[in-house]
Amino acid sequence: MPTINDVAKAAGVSPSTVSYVLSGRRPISAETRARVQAAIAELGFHPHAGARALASSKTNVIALVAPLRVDVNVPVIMQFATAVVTAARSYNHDVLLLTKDEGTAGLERVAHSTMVDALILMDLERDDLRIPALRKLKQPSVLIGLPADHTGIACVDLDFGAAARTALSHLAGHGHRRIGLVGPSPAVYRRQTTYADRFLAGFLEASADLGLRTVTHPCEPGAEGVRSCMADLDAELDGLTALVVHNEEALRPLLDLLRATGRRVPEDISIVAICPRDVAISMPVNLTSIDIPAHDVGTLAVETAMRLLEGRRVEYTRLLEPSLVERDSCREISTSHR
Amino acid sequence: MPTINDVAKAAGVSPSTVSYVLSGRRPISAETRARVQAAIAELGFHPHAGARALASSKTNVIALVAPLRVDVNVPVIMQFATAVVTAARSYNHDVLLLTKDEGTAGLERVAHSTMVDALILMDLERDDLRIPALRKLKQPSVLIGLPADHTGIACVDLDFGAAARTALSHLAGHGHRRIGLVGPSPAVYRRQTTYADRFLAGFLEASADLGLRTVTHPCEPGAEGVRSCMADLDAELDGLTALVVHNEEALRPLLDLLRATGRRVPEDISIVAICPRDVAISMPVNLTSIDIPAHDVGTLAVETAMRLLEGRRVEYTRLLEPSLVERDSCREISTSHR
DNA sequence: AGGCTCCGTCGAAGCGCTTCGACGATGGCT
DNA sequence: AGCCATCGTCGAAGCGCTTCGACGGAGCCT
Repeated sequence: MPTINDVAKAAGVSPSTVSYVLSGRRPISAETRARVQAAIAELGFHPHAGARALASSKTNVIALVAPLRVDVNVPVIMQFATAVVTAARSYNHDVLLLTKDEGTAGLERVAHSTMVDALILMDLERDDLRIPALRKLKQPSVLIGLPADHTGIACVDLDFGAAARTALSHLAGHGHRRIGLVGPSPAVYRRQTTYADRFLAGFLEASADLGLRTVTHPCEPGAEGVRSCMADLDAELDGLTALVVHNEEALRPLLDLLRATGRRVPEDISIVAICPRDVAISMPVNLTSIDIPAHDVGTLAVETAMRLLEGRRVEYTRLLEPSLVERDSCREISTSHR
Repeated sequence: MPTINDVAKAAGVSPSTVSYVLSGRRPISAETRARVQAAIAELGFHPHAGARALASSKTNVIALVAPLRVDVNVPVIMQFATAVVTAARSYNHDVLLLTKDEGTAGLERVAHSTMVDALILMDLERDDLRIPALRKLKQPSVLIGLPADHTGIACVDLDFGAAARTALSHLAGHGHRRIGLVGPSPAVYRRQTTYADRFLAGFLEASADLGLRTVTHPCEPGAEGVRSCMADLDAELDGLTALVVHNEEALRPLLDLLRATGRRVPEDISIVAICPRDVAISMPVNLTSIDIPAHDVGTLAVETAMRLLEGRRVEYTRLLEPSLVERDSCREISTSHR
């Protein structure tokens, strides 16, 4: 492996000049620059990352802390990860992948040993123990999610409260007055993953504002979970004409159940789902849905991190506006139901 | 951030002694060691990764090159990734995540700049362009998959040929003689991802050996793809009593289709699936399946990489034996069909 | 008792890069 | 004509660690 010294000799300049050609931090004449670049190309020189990190205290690596349990939401997590890696590369950074289950120790390890310049975390819980640890690090961090006390830490996410409101307004606009929420599984609420709470709060608020009759229920995974969730919803409020579904896993069994029980979508019952686009269009009925913009969120997280690294100001809480896409699962309510 | 010098002063020893305590490369007396460790703990010392890499030319990082397209097989990819990260951590390594679409350039970048000690790649194609590039690197690499010319590069994967044979033997053992293969999507064959070919070859071979009547067909994604695949299979061989399904996406729509057309599983038609365990048991019928042991494969890939780094000998091609788990989708063929 | 061999520790030399201060050479002022 | 900036380049220091050779002391042998 050639070093910067080899390049310098080949180009007949000093190593520092090569460095300045590479970094552009000082003006270098066009001829010299050309000569240096030729030498770099010819020798196939790549600066040694460790040496660089040591001398400059910059690694050009960011950490991504992902929940690598394999249960739920895998595609969404993957979308986040893809977006983060792609965006990071566009800023000439690489991504070190950590698992959530290393907890606080993992963060501290990579931060203290100066392996990364910044951290991006996903799947934050309401009172996430990692937050205080993050505050102590010299590297900045960006959260995908919105834990309770996030002062001083940048957060990026979909505005789940607004998403709930958007869903309900859409249904209300189509004349629906009795609406059920099929929520995430109880496990999600238990973990206090923040999007669930925020969605529920927005739902209840909008329901009141719009004067709707609504009922909400978490939904266990699997066909049985869906059956009992629907039973509960029906029991607590009869004449449901629409459902908001904030639970990707439940979608397919729910549609199966509705079909089996003779409730047609959207003729008898309308549905708005909160899920990634590709999930919405892979169902037997193309679902009117509010997208979970994993790509945008991931990209924005990286952009925010980069801004932070440049010492620029950032908005510390960025909640992306939800956007509802109409497909085939919502219909103006038939007058008989009004 | 304290440095090794700070620790040395605090413990009243030289920096090299601290280093030897850390690495264990030379004997250090118990008392000295204790004093040094106390100092390390007290100061919260973490060695600087870059400095370490520079001095020792070891990074303790491995690259994982994953296909981050979000279409197919996401859960399996995630399982591989999880296993790799977890295993790497158990060897005190971290994982740098690269996307496949950076191609050769990405590999060369991280290798030449000495960011990683070894590379693990997944989703290899038959004549993968990255193979020759890998051969030129000074770092060793391990492939998850089995491209055509892999001489000198370690490969790890499920033995898909054996998996096909196992599936057919199982069905033959239950009296089935007319069997269809629902293959991966044509896109997978087109990409020449190697597992598809290997499975197909094993299938045809075993079919001949066992004297079976079989027919095979790729299967486009979605309900329509499944419908036309089944139509083709039925047209080319009537009296099918069993299916081997090597296409996770197709499973659900296939089961829907069979139900809709009045073919009961397993009463009228038996099914063996090749898919991860959790997919097999999340279907309306619990499927008899051959697991894709993503966890084992990922772990083995890391172990192999570590062996290579230690300069130990490894088996250059490790194909894991398939194991079939009986569940509810296979049945002894009824005599009327014999 | 003298010579060896270990053992435990130290000092110093790098690893390959960035960055700061310095310096000669230009060129634009007054 | 003389002075001061500015430009382009160089040299050297230093980032924090590992590792090699060296060295005093202890224990063993003969």
